[in-house]
Order: sequence, then structure tokens, then C-alpha cells
Amino acid sequence: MAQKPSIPKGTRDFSPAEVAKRNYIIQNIREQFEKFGFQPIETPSFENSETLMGKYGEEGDRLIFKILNSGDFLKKADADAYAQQDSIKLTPSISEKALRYDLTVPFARYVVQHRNEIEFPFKRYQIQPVWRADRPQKGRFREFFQCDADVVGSDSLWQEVEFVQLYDAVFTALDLKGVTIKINNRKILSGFAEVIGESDKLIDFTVALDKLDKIGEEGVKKEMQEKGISSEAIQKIQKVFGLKGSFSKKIEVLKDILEPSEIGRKGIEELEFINSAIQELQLNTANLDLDVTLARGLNYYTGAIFEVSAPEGVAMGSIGGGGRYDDLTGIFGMSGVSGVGISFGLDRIYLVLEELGLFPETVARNIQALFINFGNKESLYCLKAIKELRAGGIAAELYPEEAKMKKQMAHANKRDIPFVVLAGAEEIENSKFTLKNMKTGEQSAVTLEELVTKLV
RNA sequence: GUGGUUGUAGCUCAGCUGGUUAGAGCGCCUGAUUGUGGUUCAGGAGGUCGCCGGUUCGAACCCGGUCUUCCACCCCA
Repeated sequence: MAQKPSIPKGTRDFSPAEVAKRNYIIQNIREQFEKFGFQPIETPSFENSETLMGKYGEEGDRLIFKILNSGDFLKKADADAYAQQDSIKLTPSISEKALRYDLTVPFARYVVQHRNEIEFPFKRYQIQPVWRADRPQKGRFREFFQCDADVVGSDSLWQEVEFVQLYDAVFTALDLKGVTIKINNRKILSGFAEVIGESDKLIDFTVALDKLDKIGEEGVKKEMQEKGISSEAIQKIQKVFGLKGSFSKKIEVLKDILEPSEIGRKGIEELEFINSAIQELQLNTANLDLDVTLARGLNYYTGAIFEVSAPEGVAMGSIGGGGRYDDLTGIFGMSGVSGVGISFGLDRIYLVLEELGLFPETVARNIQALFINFGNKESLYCLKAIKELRAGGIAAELYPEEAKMKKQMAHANKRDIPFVVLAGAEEIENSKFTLKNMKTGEQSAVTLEELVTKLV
């Protein structure tokens, strides 16, 4: 009969304490988003498959959760594909909907669909769960929250400058000091590929370069060679591997390397613009760093690429990412509209704050006082007081059963309720309440007015 | 999707090369204390050893499968 209940791989339940902490993060992010002028939208959990499929590359398609058609779906299945055991070919005929994989593509769809109602540039934020059929690991789930802020309809590089500041503002608000905002530019990467004469191998080249800190210089070169990039070509950008020092020092080296490439020079120009603005404006707690090995989201980023890593010493993948995509809405038939945006990984930020003990103690909402239940007459007397307290903004409740005193006290204790109020025959007679401080154990007889002032 | 890893009470973990009734600490429940919790003391409940199958006289332990956990690829928040 009773099967052991469980939840799917990579999903989680959240306890009241966990929800409180998650809300604390969301609240801070939302506050900053709104301060920067972003407005919230929400989109459905699932989209038409064709909206999502093919937007994240082949790998992405594999990781999209497909929803099986309702009804007798096999009747409409592609018989050929089924006979050939070709899952990829069969899928469109048995699944027409899929769970949202990220918030960017649904946003692009939203913009195109509502273009006549939207005032551009449009700054929207969106905080919703997304789903990926990935293999779970630490900080990697199959259902997780993204908190995105994007601007569409503005080519201005000031947007990038604003996003760097937004990252800084959020992590400062969360008291998470020392995060590194890594920035790169797709044009730099294109420049590299151009300089070595391998423009058609841009993706292979950058994917390999992205692994520099993981597999080292030799590993990267080896992988590049395996992808058909000659050692002479690699030699031309040898300096890239030794790139270090300040932002401007790296820029100087890049200028040298990318001199022959027009697109490369353009990338440098953009990075310099952003960096000098940030130098002038200053960041509160975050660091801005140029990282030419950064190559995420290459499928659509065309300009700036952002990634945020946790403070040093915390083993966690990136806690945020983003970038500029010049033709965000082109895939849905609305071309020439540029987008740029960033994302915060709520679940990972949670793990980092937890590890560093950065959640304030006050995140969990709790009642101020529990009234002990001595019976119906006493309960009514208490509820009148509780009504007053609530009207004054104080959270309070009555223990629902006329249980043993010990049980009621223990309940207050386990719930970490700071005060207990007792009102029995004697208190009622004197129009008083006995207020007990659960931490110190002190208790005193007070009037209703005193009760309100003491519990505020 | 590939390779590996983990799974014993609510929690953290013991359990000797397979051998009777599977243990500890913490937590939980009851009482000492029928208007006083957090301390103490006494007692108690709780496990188809992830699940299914196999080998064996006998399996928590060995084998296969499956689910789950974590890790490395891939990719990514």
C-alpha cells in the first residue's frame, strides 16, 4: 500500500526556513532591479516546442524537458521515425510543448508578440523557475530559479555599464563581498579567430579556450589541435595564454595581438569604454575583471559576455551570467533589435550565502507571542488582546488546544517564539496579562496597553 | 548522454573476510513537575538495512538491474 514518497531527481522541497532565506535573496534582487528601472513580467512555465527548440544548440535541445501530448498521442506519431527508433525525429510528432529552459528566449518571444504595446527601450525583469534535463550535481538542479534583467531596443554601451553596477548593487545588498564580475566580448573572440585565420572554427576555438583555468595551457592547445587548428595558428596568439595583470594591462596586450583585426579592435574599444566608465563610477564591493577565456552563451551573444564568480575560496560554479545579443528577436521575425541582460542564479547564491553564513538571523518571520490556552472563556479574553496586537502590526496567536501547560510552553520554545502570554482566571479578574520572556524566563503582569508596547 | 560514487532509525553515523532477536549519539514521545519551556533523571516508541531479482543452508554484507546522492566529462545558474 504505502509506497515511499519521493520527488524527481534534481528537484527539492523547501522548508519554512529555506523559503525565508530564498525570499530574502529574491527581495534584495527585486529591490535593486526596480531601483535600476526594470519592470516585472512573467511568462508560462511551458512554451510551444518550436519556440524553444533549436535556440540553445544541439546540447540545449537534449536538455529541454518535453511534454508528452495528451490523448492518444501514438496515433499521431511519426511512424517512420518510430520504426527507425529515431527519438529526435519522433519527438516533434508526440510532443508539442516543452518546459521553459531559460528566461531569455521566452522574453524574446514576449517582446515580438507584444511589440506594439511595448515602449522601447524596454527594461524587464523576471524571476521564475526554469527546467533542464541535466545530470544534477552540487549547485546544479533540474529545476532552479533564474532572476533576469534585460533591456531590449538599445544599442548603448551605457547599458553594459549599468549592468555591471547592478551586479555590484545586488551583491553589496546581500553583503556578499568580493565577487568577481568577469567580462569579455564576443568581438575579441572573433578577432582571435580572424587573426589566426580560423574564423570558421570560432566555436571550437573558444570552447577550448574557455577551459584554460581547468585543463591548462597545454590542454587547451591540445584540444585546439584536435579540432584542426594548426600549431602555427595557435602560436600567433600565444600571448593570450599569459594574459594577466590589471584590466588596462590586459587591454594593452590585446591591442597588440588584435591589431590586424577590425572586429577585434572594435571589441577592445567596447571593453575600454565599459572599464573606464566603471573606473570613474567605482564599484562598492565587486571586482570587474577582463577574462578573454570567457565564452558562455556563444550561441547568441554578440558583444559583451558576463559571468560572475563567487568570492575566492568558495567552490561554486558561476552565480550569474549574461551578455549582449544584437539580434535577440530576429529568431522570431523581428530583426534589428538589440538586447543585453544579466541573470542571477538564485539557488547558487543561496548555497554561497549559506556557506559563508551571510543570512541575517531575522530572515525567518515568526510570531512575537504565543498565548497559552486555558479554556474557552480564557481563550476569548486572549483573542481580544491578540486582535489588538495584530491591528498594531504585531504577529501573535493563541495555542489552539487546551493542552497541558508543559506542552504549550514546549511548543513556543521549539518555534523560537520570544514571548508567551498567560491569562487565566486571576489575570482576567484584574484585566491583566502575564507576559513571559522565553529567553530570560522573566515574567510580569501587564495591562493590554503595556502588552502592545512591550511586544512592538 | 558517457564514466565513476553513495544509500543502515527523523538526523549524523557504527555494524569484524555472509552466521541467531541490526546498534550508538542526537532528536521524538511519556512521566517525575494536573499555571510554566529550554537543564536533570526514569521509562518508551521508531528500521521490509533505497527498491527488485539472483547466488547461498543462511545476505545489511556477494552478484545483476533500477532509483537516488555526489563527482568527472558534456554543458551550464
